[in-house]
Amino acid sequence: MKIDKHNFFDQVYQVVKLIPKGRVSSYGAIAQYLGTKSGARTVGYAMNAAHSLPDVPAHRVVNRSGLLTGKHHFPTPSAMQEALEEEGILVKNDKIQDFDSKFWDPSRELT
DNA sequence: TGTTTGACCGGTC
DNA sequence: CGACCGGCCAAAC
Repeated sequence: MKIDKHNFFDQVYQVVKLIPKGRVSSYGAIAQYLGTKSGARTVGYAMNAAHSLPDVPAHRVVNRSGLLTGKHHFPTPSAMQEALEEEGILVKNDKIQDFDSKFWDPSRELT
């Protein structure tokens, strides 16, 4: 199967899969990296279909506030928080602590 | 083809 | 940091 599709969805998947362990990114950052900085909502929509791929760490993708907005879309609401804590990320009240420190910007790291 | 939806963002108070 | 408002993009119906 071809991973390099020109679809917006796969574009998001590839970036998400590039997120280092112990780091998190935001929908807007990915959207901006893809070119559509204002299309953050579209990224979230694409992530809704992320279940199509097994290696898409959706738990590493949160909103700009570092809030686990997508936790409800996981098999279990606690799966996302546990996954983040499993990678060394502190999560309090569905919110990532030291988000600015854990934040990983594809357009800044990947250049 | 037009409308609706959605795991959002930025600026401002 | 918290809350409110307007806007922008792509897929699904």
